Amino acid sequence: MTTDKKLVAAAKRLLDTGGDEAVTLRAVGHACGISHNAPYKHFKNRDALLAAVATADFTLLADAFRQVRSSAEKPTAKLTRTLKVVVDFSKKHPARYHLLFSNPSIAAQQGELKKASVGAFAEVVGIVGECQSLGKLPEAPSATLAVLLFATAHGLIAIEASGGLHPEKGLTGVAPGLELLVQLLSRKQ
Amino acid sequence: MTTDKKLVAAAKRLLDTGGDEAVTLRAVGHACGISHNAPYKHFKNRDALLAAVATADFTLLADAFRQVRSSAEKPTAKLTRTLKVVVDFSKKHPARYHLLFSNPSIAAQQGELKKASVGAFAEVVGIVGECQSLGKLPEAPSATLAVLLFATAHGLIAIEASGGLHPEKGLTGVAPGLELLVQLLSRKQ
DNA sequence: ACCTGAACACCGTTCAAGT
DNA sequence: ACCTGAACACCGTTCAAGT
Repeated sequence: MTTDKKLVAAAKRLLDTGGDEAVTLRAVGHACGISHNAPYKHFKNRDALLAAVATADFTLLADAFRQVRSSAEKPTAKLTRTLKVVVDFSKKHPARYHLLFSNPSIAAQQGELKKASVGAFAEVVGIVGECQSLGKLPEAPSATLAVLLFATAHGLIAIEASGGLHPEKGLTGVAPGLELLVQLLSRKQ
Repeated sequence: MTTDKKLVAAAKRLLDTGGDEAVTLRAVGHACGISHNAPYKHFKNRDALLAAVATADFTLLADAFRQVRSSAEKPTAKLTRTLKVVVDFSKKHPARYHLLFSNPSIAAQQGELKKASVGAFAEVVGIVGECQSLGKLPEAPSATLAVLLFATAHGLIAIEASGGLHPEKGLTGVAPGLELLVQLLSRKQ
């Protein structure tokens, strides 16, 4: 494995075990058996390394979405599974998920990162389109509807992570919330 | 003004002008004319100061929501205005908004912060309930529906801040997205 | 009680120097 | 080309000392 990849892998591991603040270039370098400033030979700075992690994770999600999309399931089941992929990722890798949609420094990045995120999103749009073809989702531009669904998923995940979801508020989790949304949207006119 | 309030005000100002990273205890202290470690006499640490900012901003939002709720407008207009309050705040104070729903360190806080956020949310629930009474929103627990609407707003805001909203994707902004959602939800069965 | 200055243990980042 | 060690300019946080 090339040093670039090793650094990204080490950063992922540190994010998973200790969160954003655990990813110091010193720790990343040390985890790869190189000095604390050798990472600068591979990435411009800390943000560039984190952006590389985000790019890799967007590609990971895109692959998972693609797999769901090409399965033999019903479109509505595919949609549910697609959203579940996102929710599961956010629970398994909270710090890495946070990097994808809630990190201002990363958001500023262009290029590869943007391309990877657009690629992942395109898969979701495709699945939403399938649902619409069967009349399971209302008529609206697929991309618009996909953004809406995805935004709701992200919002629920963020609110839950902020400790804002309580049973007494009438919402017990992210998945039930998304189920309700899809159900309300799929009502026949 | 007491020193506590002065520190919070200074932190707000720094967040607005330079973002999260500009809020060093040294800068906050200096802005208040005290030494770099005097803030520790008023707040346990940096996170506690930021949590105080978040608490104050939740209270600010709650007041704005209350004002909208007690206005003479139609419930649907109140809902639109409530969501607009959130969107406007996120645009005017991005770093402070990020603190409210996207900061893991702040999310861990309990006590005053949680109370303030619950208070703000209660207003939204009330307005959603009014809309439901008039049949403008589907029948579901008001709190559940309120969370759903709020989550979508937050998700759209976060995705836009991450640079993920493009006209070619079929979604030009946060407000239009929310309009579409409300419209789809309010369709008659 | 409240503040100050010095100090410690970290960082990100740069730079000159090594192979 | 790629790496290293030293160094700089920051931080958050702690502590002893002042009033």
